[in-house]
Amino acid sequence: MPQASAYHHGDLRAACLRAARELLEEDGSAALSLRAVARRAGVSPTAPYRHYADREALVSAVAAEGYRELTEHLKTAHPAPSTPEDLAAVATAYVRFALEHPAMFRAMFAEPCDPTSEERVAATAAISAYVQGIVRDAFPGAEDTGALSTTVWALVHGLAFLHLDGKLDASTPEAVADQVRSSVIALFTTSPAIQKAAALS
Amino acid sequence: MPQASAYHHGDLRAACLRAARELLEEDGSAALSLRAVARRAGVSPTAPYRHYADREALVSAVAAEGYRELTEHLKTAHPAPSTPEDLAAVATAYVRFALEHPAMFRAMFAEPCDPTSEERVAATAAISAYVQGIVRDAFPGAEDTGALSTTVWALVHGLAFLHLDGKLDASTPEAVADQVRSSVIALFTTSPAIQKAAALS
DNA sequence: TGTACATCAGTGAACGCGCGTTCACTGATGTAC
DNA sequence: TGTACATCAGTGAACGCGCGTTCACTGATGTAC
Repeated sequence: MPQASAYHHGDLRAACLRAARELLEEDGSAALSLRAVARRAGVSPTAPYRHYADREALVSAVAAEGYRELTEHLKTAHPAPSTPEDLAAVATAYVRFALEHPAMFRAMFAEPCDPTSEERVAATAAISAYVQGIVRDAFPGAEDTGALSTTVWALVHGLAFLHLDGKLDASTPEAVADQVRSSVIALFTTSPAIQKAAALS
Repeated sequence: MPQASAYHHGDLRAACLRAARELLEEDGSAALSLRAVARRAGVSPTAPYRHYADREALVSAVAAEGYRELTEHLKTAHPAPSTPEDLAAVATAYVRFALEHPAMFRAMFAEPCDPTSEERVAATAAISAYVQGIVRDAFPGAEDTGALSTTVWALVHGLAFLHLDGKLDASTPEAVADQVRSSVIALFTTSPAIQKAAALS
């Protein structure tokens, strides 16, 4: 537990997190070095070792913070989604978060972090539970809420990464939002043409 | 065009690609260094510069090869998918490819590669067209095949990354296959409970 | 209240590492006469 | 057929870089008497 009192640096633990965040926002690359973080925090290269066992511990802490922020961002998009349209709004917020904070998003997912980090595990569990809660609220009658919310998460996560990696048109926020919305809606309202085709098969 | 005749090394261009592939298979990490590739190919650190302008060019070439292999892998899973079940089989093959070749998959997507690399652009266009072809064949009546195939791709891609990053249960191939199958099926056959809920809203 | 001491956050020099890239070079192959 | 030369694939030393991590240290703060 870091104490906020002014002692030497004050609260280097938090300062390191802040510095790391800033570097991620600026670089666009998910590569995060301990030395760069220390430099940015205005401290010697070895000072962070007082607060983080090694580089991976720092990255894990940053990623955990990212998860919390993402959850916050989603909740802001729609506090209590209850229709497919509401869900689409939350989904769009997810993808927007990825596009607005690409390096952070990559650090959260692509970086090989310590999988046993409690903070990290708790953070991803929270986001998973959050998605599940939405799906349950939006579709109280659905049988297998677990599988369905995984489907939703995967769809949105895939859209995020494909946009991020330049595989889909991410030229304007509108183009992105349209694609996300129509994908999510497709998940819940099967088009007549598809139903016809499915019936024939 | 590399010529296969035996000249000095013979065909260092291809040998570099092979070495890079081997390193990706062994490491599990997507980090690929020119020096390591040269070492593996049994050649001096600077020899690859005869065939690749820089590191990025090599990585792009490797990624392009990965795309071709992925497409091949999908075609093998089902030559002419025409039902949701067929499509699910192809989707499962996609995710399996990611899990069996994690480093390659990451290099293909997460690595910041030269976006103007012709080889790369052509390769991703091919895979995109392939998915679109499947969706069109499976659902000839669907109006917006483009948007729908993007949805399919994103769903499958998201499942691949979430499994890869340990966010979903990937303990057994069966668990993965079940999740993929039920997600894809959900895309095309909305459950009664959800329809009821949607009707109420 | 004042002093001696323990604690511990941050320092700075140093280590060994692998990296991408440059440069002038060597030496095997192909080719023109 | 034989020789001189052009081509060009691969060499090896060297560059400067930033990295993670170690270690013995310094010096500010808190605390016990």
